[in-house]
Amino acid sequence: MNVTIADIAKATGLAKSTISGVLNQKSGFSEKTRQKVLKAAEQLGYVPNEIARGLSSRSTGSIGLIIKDITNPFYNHITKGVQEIAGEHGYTVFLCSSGEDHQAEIDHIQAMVRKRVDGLIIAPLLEEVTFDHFFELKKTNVPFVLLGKIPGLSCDTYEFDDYDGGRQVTEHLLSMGHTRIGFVRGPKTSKAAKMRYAAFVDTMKGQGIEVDERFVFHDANGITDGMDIGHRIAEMTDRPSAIICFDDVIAIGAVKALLEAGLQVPEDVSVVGFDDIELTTFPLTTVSIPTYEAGKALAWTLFDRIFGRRVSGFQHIMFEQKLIVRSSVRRLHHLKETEG
Amino acid sequence: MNVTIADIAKATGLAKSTISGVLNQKSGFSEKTRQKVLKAAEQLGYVPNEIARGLSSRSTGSIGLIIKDITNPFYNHITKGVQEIAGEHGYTVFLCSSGEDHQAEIDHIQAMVRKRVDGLIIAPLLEEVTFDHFFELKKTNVPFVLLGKIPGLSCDTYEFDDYDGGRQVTEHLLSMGHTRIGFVRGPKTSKAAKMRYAAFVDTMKGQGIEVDERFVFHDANGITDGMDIGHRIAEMTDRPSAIICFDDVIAIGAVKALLEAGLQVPEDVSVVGFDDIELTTFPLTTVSIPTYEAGKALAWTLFDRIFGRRVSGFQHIMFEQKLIVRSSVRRLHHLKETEG
DNA sequence: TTGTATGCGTTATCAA
DNA sequence: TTGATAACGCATACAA
Repeated sequence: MNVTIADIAKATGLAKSTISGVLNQKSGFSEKTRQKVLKAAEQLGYVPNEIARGLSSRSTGSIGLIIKDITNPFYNHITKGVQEIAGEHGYTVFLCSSGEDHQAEIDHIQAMVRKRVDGLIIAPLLEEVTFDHFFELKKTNVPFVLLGKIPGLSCDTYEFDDYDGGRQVTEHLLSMGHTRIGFVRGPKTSKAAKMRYAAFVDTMKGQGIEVDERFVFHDANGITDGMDIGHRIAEMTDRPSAIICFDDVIAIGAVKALLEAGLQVPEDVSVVGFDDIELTTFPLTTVSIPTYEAGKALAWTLFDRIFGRRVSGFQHIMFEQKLIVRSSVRRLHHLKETEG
Repeated sequence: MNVTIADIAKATGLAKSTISGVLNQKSGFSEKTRQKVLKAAEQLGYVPNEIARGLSSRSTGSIGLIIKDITNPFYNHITKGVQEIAGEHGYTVFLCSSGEDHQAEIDHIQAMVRKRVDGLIIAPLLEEVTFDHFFELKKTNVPFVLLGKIPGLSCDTYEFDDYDGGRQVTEHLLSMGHTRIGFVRGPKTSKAAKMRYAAFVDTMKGQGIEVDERFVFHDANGITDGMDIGHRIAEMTDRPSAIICFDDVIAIGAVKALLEAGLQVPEDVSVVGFDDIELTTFPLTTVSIPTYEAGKALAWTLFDRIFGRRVSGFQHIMFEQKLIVRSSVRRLHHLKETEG
């Protein structure tokens, strides 16, 4: 049913190797046979079988991308960047979502190896998980690039400077007169969540301000959690004046709930987030993260490895984060302790 | 380097076919050899080669998903649904974005066929394009399911009732007293854009109201176009009282621009969209579309075909759209013609 | 410039 | 219950 190079060989009276050669643009064939082969391929409706080609050539022309949540703008912009560069290289990408699930991440990596992808880009879970599967991956010799660093694992990595981002927002809130600041931590498997929180605590302590544990929310993920937390804050009699959310998705959820509860942002509660997602009308003060650029960079580095264009040691690149001040933070008058 | 079943055969003294058999859970092997094989596979660190398996078994365990824009919540929710069902079937998905580009769509379909995916889910461009590549695809016998119908092409299809959605929003605006209604059409390759606009025009005419061409914007796509249009509307001296946007992304862009220009929504201009994306705080009146459910349904149908579970004729399913009234539409007093 | 032979790692069909 | 052996479709080293 399916026409193969053997069929073309039969039709033209040439050998399979000749067909294969001209189809792969190799030199050393007379124009006459080239035309004959091309014409026959066209007429028979030949469609190269990349599976067979992959088996023989040990290169599939596919890469794998393992992210956490395709629904989050953060990841779909990374995805977009990766796709774009992959396309430029004639590559196709398998998209896998781990959804903050450790086992899913392991399964996806193994599936990608079994599918013999030429390379892998992974945004790994970094906290409260084991990393054995990455050391196993390393052994397979499949090139991979990570968004994040895994202790003791040598490979190319990209990172966002989450600690610095956390510092910037905290300092911003402080400079606007806030001291009763709440914090919504992201998924417990997220290192970004950990770093941002650490920066928050450090910066607060640096100013001699105690972090109020009642205002710290743990393990939030997605807009639903953001809304829950917003509602809880709305119900507090003794509310924080500002709240730092792990990401814009959570922040938007929180703002939604706050508004629903009849409160104003920033008049009643100031809210800031991370990621600078564009798809919202709310003037959220946030931290911008170059996700699309990172996606492209991740892919470039991976293809450098795949094509052996980079032979030197592994590279580790840190992207900066940048505070974007809009109007979701209220400027507080400098109040005396007693008035708080 | 890579361990194969031949290596396991050598190590155990058994035949390749035996190894293959037990590894694929086939019956008819003694428990003793089963254990021997499994143990050896484990010890040698055997990783099945899905490429070789695919070549031999003519099934790759991969499907392709071709959408228009991974960055748009509409498509990433469809993607999420597809991924989920694919995962349940032990399948992996190639994600391709056509980006409203006809040639890209063609190229992606061909790439998927060359990669011998077991099936394909496609959200095709439906207007101002040719469909030859779909008839070619049909010839390949690769099962596929479409989000949308292609004239003369028999295959499983899902659709959203865009005409009805368009009718609903238009009637809503009319019922709120609006008559000077603007319309932002989506991409010119989009049939949804065409249907929604047709419904708008018909419904307006049904009420004896003329559509003002000055308020109709063509070929808009993405938040940037939405903002452009918002700015243009803000600058008009003679403005529509309401504007229907092709989707929420455009609507959000328009609202953003309107607010930036110092106008109020809905006080100065009412805005409605389509898709009901959750990731925004703005109380946008919109039309909800079951994208996630559609993604799952598309995948279910595809797997029915792949596994031959469905042998009957092709199915055509239409999903309903539902108006979600929030507060981005102002209620107008019934004005006399002269006062308008 | 073209052809032959072999291998890629599996699955599948028969025999044994 | 197990083992040879032939596909699967292509690439490639080598021979002609």
